[in-house]
Amino acid sequence: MARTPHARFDCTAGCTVEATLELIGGKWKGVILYRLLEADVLRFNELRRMLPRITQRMLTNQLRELEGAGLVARTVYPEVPPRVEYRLSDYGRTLAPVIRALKAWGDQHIGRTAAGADQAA
Amino acid sequence: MARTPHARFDCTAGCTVEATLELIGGKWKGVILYRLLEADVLRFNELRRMLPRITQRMLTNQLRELEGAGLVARTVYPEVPPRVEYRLSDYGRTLAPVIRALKAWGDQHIGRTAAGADQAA
DNA sequence: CCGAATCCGCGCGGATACTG
DNA sequence: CAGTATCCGCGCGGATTCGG
Repeated sequence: MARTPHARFDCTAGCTVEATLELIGGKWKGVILYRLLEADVLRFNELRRMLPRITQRMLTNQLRELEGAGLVARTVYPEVPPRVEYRLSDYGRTLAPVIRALKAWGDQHIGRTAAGADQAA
Repeated sequence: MARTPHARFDCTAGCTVEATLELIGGKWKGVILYRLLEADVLRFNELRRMLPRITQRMLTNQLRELEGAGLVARTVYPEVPPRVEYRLSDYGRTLAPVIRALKAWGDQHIGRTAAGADQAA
């Protein structure tokens, strides 16, 4: 339910740029989407370890929003200990070109820092 | 554009996605960049009229940040009344693929909204 | 016409503690 | 392991006023 997961935009030309940014512009959403795009499926703590700076609260929060937007699918396995897997939905996968564009630009223009963070695009 | 005016990121893989988002993820930066990309050159109030919801303060602010990042060039004409033009720098133009990817996705998946932004993949 | 300065509410997001 | 709950600082960003 909760159709129209996205904020309702009174879109004039170019506003969809903003609308898209609103979806993936959360503080951690970009990386999360990127990681899920690369890894296909990840557990909560796997994701957490990949984002050393993120807090549990934020990870949950961002994942919930992505889920609410229909971009991420959450699968709970009724086991002990609990096991929850996250992956991109089909809808989420349509973002691939966007994420890759973001990544490509960043690698080229910002990524020159540190010790070259994996250029394996 | 040899310099890297951006914050130094301790980038691990995929972090450049976040870094890029940090540059264009400001509340209005996406639209501003898009508009400048389309129009080539725009005066302050032209830009303002295109973004009916934006406040003067925010427009100035976002433009200053974009300028500080080296993405936007600001030209002041010493006239009366004042005249200031904004355009993308060469560096800013390299963002074109990113902006277009954002726009394309938004048009395809959000632009049709009104009632149903459903994934319907 | 193009800003700078000020005031201020609000919510993002961090830290910490608790739970099934 | 995978969350939820609570507290709270801080800065984003809106509204308004003043200036060159």
